[in-house]
Amino acid sequence: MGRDYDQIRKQLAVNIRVLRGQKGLSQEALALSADLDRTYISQIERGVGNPSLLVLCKLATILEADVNDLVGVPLPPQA
Amino acid sequence: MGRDYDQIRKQLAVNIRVLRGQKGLSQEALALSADLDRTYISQIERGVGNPSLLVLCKLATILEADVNDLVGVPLPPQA
DNA sequence: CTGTGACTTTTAGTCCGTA
DNA sequence: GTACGGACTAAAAGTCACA
Repeated sequence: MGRDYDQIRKQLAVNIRVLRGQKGLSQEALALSADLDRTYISQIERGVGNPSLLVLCKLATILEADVNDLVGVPLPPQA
Repeated sequence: MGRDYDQIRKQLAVNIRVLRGQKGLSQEALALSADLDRTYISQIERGVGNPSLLVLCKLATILEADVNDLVGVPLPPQA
């Protein structure tokens, strides 16, 4: 049962990093905006931990993405 | 920033309840399958709490839905 | 600017029973 | 079969020092 989870978590890490890059934000800047700690962003982007729905929502808001975009297989090159 | 979260959490509650009903599962049965506690399912369906990504994945698996379907505004009538 | 380990505080998630 | 509360344990949230 952990395979889905592992895959999703890994995808989440990638998506956040990409979206953040597209916004031209540093981990620090993202952390500040999302009211999270710099190192916590680092952890998530490394696929460490198991973020809660609340954290996902915070990040989604700042990254101007939907929670789906964070968890899913989004990020098509350029529509 | 809490509005998105509140909305999503509420939607999550509804979606799980509906999907569970469609599967003909009781909260107990769902909890058992997902390896979660009976009362925790109850909490989630009442919009209480802040489930982790792992829990979302577990539930999605049992309900044969995608995590997106749980968090989003899914449940289209019949594709 | 980011990765990482160690750490403390808060909360998720469990287990009990009651209605 | 479900809502709800209290007490408890595991884990996430959040911080710091250092590479």
